Amino acid sequence: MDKHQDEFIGKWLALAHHRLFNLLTKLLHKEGFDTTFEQLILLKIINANEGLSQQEIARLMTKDKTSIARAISVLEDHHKVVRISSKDDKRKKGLYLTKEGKELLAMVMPRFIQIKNELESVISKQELEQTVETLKKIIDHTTQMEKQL
Amino acid sequence: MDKHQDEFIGKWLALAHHRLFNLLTKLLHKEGFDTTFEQLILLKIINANEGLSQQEIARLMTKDKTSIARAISVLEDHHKVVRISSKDDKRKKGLYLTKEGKELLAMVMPRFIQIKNELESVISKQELEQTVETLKKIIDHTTQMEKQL
DNA sequence: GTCCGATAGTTGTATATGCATCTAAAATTA
DNA sequence: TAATTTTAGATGCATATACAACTATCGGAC
Repeated sequence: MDKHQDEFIGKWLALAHHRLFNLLTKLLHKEGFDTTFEQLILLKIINANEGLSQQEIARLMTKDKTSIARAISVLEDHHKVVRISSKDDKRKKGLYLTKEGKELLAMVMPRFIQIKNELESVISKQELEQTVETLKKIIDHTTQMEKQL
Repeated sequence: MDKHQDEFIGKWLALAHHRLFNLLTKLLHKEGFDTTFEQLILLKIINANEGLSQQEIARLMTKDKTSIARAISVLEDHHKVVRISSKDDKRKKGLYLTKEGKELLAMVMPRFIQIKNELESVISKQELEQTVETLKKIIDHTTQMEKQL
């Protein structure tokens, strides 16, 4: 059998994603930060775009709006984020970091940057960029194919 | 600000992984196959290693054994897989495909290969191999770092 | 101005993943 | 052999993700 037939990039993608995110969340917890890595991403996005709605975030992240809604509910339970109904459009709820959320983000980001640099130190910048390019191609192509469904 | 500071390969990894697996599962469902892509991976592994235990699969896939146990429960509910207690070691349960599981796998694999080839057609073989190499580096490095926790 | 389609958000259901903890059984050690 | 440690699996809890169906609201067509 052609070995290449059995090698699928998806397998490595999934593995790398899970190992990386799991490690990051473990490191954050171990160091006393009360957040998962996925939550950190959301906090970063909300911080950079105060008042963004859930739907807008879902579109930004190419995810289902229910995923975002439930993640926001968790962050709200943890007092990191608040939902504030928009006056212009009563359907929309703007998202804002609480004081606690802002403090967490401010504390955790420098440490995250360190970890990121350490992780990326085993890979050359050129290699990293090439890989990101390929990942973007996969994202574009799958997104295109999804639209055709 | 240094733009590079804000670019993290994890973001693209997660996105590519989710888009790819979501598309694959949608395609499989659309074409009448009663399986998700994650389940297909498990079926493939079980088929290639009859009698493997849950723990052994967990180690193969670098995942937690509870994840595998629950995925197997789903597959068992769907009558794709059976757990058979080992006589040698009463703790272990060997995993086997049912007739239905084997039939599904036999039907879906040729189609999966087609889809895979179509997806990979936008990426050169050399590029693909380089990306897999980088992903493996990330997997190795994160696995190493996990062990040091 | 009213009706109707589009949009934002929520809830129900299902899958996927991992940590902590528990039980049973095997393996090792004393 | 008896006691301890390790291993396999299951369960409780928590997070992450998505589809379908629902409510409330907005906006455009009429």
